[in-house]
Amino acid sequence: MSDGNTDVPRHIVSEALGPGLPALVPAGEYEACPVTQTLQMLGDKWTLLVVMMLAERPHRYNELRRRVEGISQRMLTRTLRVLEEDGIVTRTVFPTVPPGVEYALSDRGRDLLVPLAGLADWVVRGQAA
Amino acid sequence: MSDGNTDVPRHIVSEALGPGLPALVPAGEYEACPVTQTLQMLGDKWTLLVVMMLAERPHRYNELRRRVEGISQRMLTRTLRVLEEDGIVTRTVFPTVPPGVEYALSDRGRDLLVPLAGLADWVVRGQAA
DNA sequence: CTGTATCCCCGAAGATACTG
DNA sequence: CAGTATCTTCGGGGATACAG
Repeated sequence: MSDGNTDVPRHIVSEALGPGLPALVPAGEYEACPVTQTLQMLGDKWTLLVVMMLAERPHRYNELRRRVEGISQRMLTRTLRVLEEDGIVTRTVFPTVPPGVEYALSDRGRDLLVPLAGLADWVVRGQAA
Repeated sequence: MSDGNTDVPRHIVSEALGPGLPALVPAGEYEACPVTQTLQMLGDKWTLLVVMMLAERPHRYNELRRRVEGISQRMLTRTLRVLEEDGIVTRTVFPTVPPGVEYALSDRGRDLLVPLAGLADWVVRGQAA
């Protein structure tokens, strides 16, 4: 980010694990950090639940809506859109009447399950202690 | 959570990876999910940055404050308190005049760096694509 | 130096009505 | 069925003053 001499985008985690954080971390560096952004998205009220449901099997829109008690249309749509933009879920429209839309985990979405399980392990180990 | 027949607390990730999510996920199950809570905390505006700074070396309170451009006292204190309550950082008071307080990563905090690096890897691989 | 207490603002999330 | 549009509400986060 502040270097500009690599083609791989830097972020707080890699800077800290690698060359070290700058003496003064500029405002905006952490907001632009893609890892923080990912954490934020996954920490959204509904995101993780939706991801894990799609990890089981693909779901239709209203199927998700019925299964997740209390979610509003607006929030389900928004959650799915963000996940789609991030390449974690795919959206497939079946041109039937009435139209059906199926949401499923992409390859990248399934890859996410691995580090997620690692984090979940850490959480569980902490609860035991 | 909904079982009650194990002593290890269930959460969305383990339910999905294991026996499967219920047909109707009750409102409150995801809010109580410790993995979501962890993701939420790590996704806070300043948390990850503070964690990675303490991963480099212990810091004094004002040292963190000066190094993180734009953070308010309120937010730095709040961030550190939450991390301390979660057992991720330790707080050591030196009874000097004026008093000095050192924040450092606990063993559990250092353990967190591993799954965090895994997630960061996933993020970076996604950016390359 | 290391905080706490208070007030304020703005954007995320919810409720509801409507549409292709 | 699968959304969008609009309004409202709520809490995270910032600014500032004060304290041990």
